[in-house]
Amino acid sequence: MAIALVDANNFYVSCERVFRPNLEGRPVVVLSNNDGCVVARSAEVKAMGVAMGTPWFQLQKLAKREGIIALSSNYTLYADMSNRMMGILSSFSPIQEVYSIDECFLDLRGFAQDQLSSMGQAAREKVRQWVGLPVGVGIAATKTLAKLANHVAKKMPEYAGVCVWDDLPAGDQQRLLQQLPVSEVWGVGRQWTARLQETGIQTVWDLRHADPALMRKRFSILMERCIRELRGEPCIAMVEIPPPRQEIQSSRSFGHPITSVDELGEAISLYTVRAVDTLRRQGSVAGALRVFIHTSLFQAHLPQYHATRTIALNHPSQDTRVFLQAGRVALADMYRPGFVYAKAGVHLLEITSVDTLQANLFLSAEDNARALQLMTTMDQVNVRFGRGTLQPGVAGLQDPRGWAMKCGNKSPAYTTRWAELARAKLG
DNA sequence: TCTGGGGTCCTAGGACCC
DNA sequence: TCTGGGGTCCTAGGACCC
Repeated sequence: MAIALVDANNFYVSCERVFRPNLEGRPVVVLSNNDGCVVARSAEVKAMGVAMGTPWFQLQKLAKREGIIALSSNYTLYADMSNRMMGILSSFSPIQEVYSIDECFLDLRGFAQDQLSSMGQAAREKVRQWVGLPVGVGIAATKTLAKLANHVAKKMPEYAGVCVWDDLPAGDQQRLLQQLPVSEVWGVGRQWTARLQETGIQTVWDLRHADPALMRKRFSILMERCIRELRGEPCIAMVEIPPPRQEIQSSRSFGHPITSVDELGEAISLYTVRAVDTLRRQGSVAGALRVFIHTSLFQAHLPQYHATRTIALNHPSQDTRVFLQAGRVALADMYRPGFVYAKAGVHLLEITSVDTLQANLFLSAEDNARALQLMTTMDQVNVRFGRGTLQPGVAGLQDPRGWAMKCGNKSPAYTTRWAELARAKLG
């Protein structure tokens, strides 16, 4: 039994560097929406001690002094690069789980132990040559150990990007586990780290030797699973085909704070359109819409207001108009004047497959058919001419909208838009 | 001045029922 | 006066992930 975890180094930064090789060797960060926080850091930036999630405005001085280059995030580009990388990696195993935009698990059962290391090297080189991305490979008996091995492969130069856990002598394994802080374990976050430390569990080694039953009582079944996985007992299965989403969200912080109900309504309508779009693309219907609006937590001197409303539909639907109406009801109910709003969003809940949808008793068959026809036509136009070409007018017609996000340093969609391909400067 | 977005899973606790 | 216990379902909140 062996599982590989392959993931890209500084994925977003590496994607940008593929098309702008002059960024190689220079300190680069990629920023979140609204150019708010740092979401990817090149090795040079990590070495300066810049933490993930640092607000960009706090880095101005350092950036100027050190010449840090900041780029707005370009998710279209990253998604396309990710697809290419995943396609290549899928050739190394019949069973692949794409776990996130920049990492996947490969099931390597059936391969001899002495082949694993060279397979890892081969995967690494192929991705590097074919899409230009640097990746690290960790191979072990469980997903949790593969994650740790991957960490070792990346952090310790002597492993050269590939670490096969079971090839290591027991003494080396023990030494590594005793060196690694427990916070490195997949599934152990900040809260758990603090609680573990209180009970004297500091390193991965300590956690591995904790009593699973007792730890389950103190934390939850997830902690027990964690410990067992660290001992080499697989508890987390491979998921080849991602199940349909149980919840679909769309939310954004505003580029500029807004106060009027009209602007909030536009924003909520746009998020609703996007979310229901995603819903239809996965062939689902949703039974409820949740809408939230809130002021900025970081503006403590201003009056704060957080509100959420959940609207249950009479029948599960995938008709954008139904959700837009529900959104209007929700907003009218919770909007309060006099606040400066910083963020809004919607969630689609109670999602089920469209196949399970029972005939709507309160709409005629013709009405149902017409609604479906309308949505299908809108989707087709948007696929052909680009997202947002055709959409309900309530989502705002100005472009860019006053409240839309800031993204001052976005790179072109090199790989997915002909018009922007021309601007790519190779070399 | 300026602090992201989209997910999943688990547990506790309340409501309700028998 | 004495005031059970177990099951299910739902939701909110908290933890985690990238």
